[in-house]
Amino acid sequence: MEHHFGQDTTPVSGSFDKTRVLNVKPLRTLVPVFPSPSNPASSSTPQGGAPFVCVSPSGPFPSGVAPFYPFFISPESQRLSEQNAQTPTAQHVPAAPISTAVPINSFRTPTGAANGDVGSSRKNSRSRGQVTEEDGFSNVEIDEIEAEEGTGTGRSKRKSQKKIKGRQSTCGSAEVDPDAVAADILKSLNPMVFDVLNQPEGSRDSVAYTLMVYEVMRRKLGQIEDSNRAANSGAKRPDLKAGALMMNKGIRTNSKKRIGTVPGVEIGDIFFFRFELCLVGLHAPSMAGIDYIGTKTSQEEEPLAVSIVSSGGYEDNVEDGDVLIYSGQGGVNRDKGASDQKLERGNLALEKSAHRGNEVRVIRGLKDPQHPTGKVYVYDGLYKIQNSWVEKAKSGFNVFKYKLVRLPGQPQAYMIWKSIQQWTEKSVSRAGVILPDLTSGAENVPVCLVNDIDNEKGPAYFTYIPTLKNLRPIGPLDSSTGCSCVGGCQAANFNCPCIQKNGGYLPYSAASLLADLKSVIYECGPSCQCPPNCRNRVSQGGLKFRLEVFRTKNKGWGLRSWDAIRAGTFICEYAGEVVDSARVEELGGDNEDDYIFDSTRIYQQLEVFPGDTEAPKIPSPLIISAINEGNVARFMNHSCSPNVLWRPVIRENKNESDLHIAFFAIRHIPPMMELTYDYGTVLPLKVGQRKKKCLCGSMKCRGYFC
DNA sequence: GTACGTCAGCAGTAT
DNA sequence: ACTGCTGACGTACCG
Repeated sequence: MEHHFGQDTTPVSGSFDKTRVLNVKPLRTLVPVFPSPSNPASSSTPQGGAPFVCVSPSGPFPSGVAPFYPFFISPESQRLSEQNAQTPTAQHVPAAPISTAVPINSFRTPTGAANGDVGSSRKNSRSRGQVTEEDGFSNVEIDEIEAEEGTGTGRSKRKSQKKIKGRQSTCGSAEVDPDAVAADILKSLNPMVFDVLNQPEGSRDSVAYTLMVYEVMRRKLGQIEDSNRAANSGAKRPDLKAGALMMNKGIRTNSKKRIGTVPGVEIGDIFFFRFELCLVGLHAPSMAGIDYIGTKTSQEEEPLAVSIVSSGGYEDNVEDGDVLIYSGQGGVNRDKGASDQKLERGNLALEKSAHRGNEVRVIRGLKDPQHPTGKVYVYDGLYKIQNSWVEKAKSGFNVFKYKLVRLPGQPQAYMIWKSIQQWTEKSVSRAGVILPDLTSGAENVPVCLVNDIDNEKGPAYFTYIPTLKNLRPIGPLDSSTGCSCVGGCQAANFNCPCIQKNGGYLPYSAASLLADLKSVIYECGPSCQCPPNCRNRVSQGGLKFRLEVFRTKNKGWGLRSWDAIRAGTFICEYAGEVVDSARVEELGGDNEDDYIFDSTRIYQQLEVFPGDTEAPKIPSPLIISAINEGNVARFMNHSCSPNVLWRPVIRENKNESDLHIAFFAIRHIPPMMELTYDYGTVLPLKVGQRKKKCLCGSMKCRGYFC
């Protein structure tokens, strides 16, 4: 059997690389890496492997490689890929060039940062609390921060000195001021981030960086809140608090309001908090649904609407994917009760925009199927207001209504969500399905095989296995034998050996997101007494998302998800047979790189947070062959602008440890966007090995991989 | 576990 | 000074 699956044209795989390094830090900053296999043409699937070699951030780097690589690269590559791009219209904005990185430590709190205004005087910050560890973030040296605080934006607020005692924390207990937290995070940023943010025009990078910093800030504040809940202090709304801090520090982009496309934000991009929309310049109000340019800030004589958020707060009609019946604002008052809406503020702006015919950005808020408690905001592109009228709402009072029609030629966004919902309900069947479940039940969720591109019937034969085979335990890293956290490891349990191995805090947040870009993650394992649902066993629960293996246009088979995936979320591990290099040659023949994950490759990481310099310490080289047996990971293609990265995960197993490779989302990934990671590079090339042309399509494509 | 009710919150815009 | 299509929690239902 060997059929190869399609001939693919894909070479997706590695490229050559450069090494870069990254580091770690919070959440989203993950960056991956590389390896790769390459594979040329023949296989269809991407091959995959990615090995790692960790390079310390400071080098040495292989020749020709720049030490830093801006992390987030433009996702355009992905977005262009497949499905989404019906018509790439104006959404592509080239990422701004990134300037050379500057030494990290040189950074000081940005005073006047980019967009300006930052005043300092807001009332603010007073939350305090002890920090326990919880999710992530590398510990912050609180005392130190407090000492420095103040250098920041000149705020003068007093910081209290008292420390709250009580919970043990790896960081020590202390009162934490949000500003201090912000200052600490800012200090850890690569200065190049500020260069990017200082550009007057936003870019894919400025948007990405902004969101990453926000994520870090928000989680850190949430963590503090968690620990302080009992003490009745701490930020009650980490999302708002983090947003305010970002605004104050000027960590935002596209701060000037504009009509139409926002540089760096693409149709289909998803967000999980209103503040994210605000920070990237997509929609300024932190709550209101209508954003407009008033007469005072523009030369116009009349206000004009620039964007709206349809999120279920009013009686909108969202049945049609291209038409939106939007309700005006107002008429609702907690104290005064319902009333007629007035033609003022946003309503007036929408009315004027209807006449003017200007484009209005539309953000649709949906309930996120994967996170029932939360909402997802999907940027659905530009619309125009066709007409407006007044009607009686259920309350009996007058409400303004606006009919917005989506401009033609834009990539699908909201429609993708609607389609998935229909497939889920089975009201519409998924076209091109070859196999409803590629795993034959090996995973707890089915993974379908789809081809709506050509006639290929599927990838070459292989046996689906959900995890590693022939595991070779690595020697005892230390004397531990697992934890005894019968009820599951708790963030505040300083005595848990598993937590200790991770530097004193759980590597995952309460929402199971990778809290920090650690070079190695220590999870609980077979010899631990905690239950399977322990927070420190995230990569052991199998697939959580409805993934599908699909036919790409030019890269053979690829992998994507029906569900949106939040940055930092575990996606899958690299399953296969653990082998040695000799075995790889036997299996692989000419394409020994196909379907091979090789930790001895060089990968670099990029990052926005270059502060953590601990070099990855992989106890032993790991080579995984997914040629004959593997899981969905073998279908993940390479990209020089990846949205997924891998991290080594070590699971405690008696006196030994099992080493696995786990994949996490680098950023929020909309449904149906291809999942890709950087395959990395082999240096030097093996005899007979050639560089392969990379087809990732990224603006930052290195061109080849090997 | 789904559905409201409660409530603190923050950037803008307007006064 | 005031508004608003947040977001998280508490309480109430519920099959």
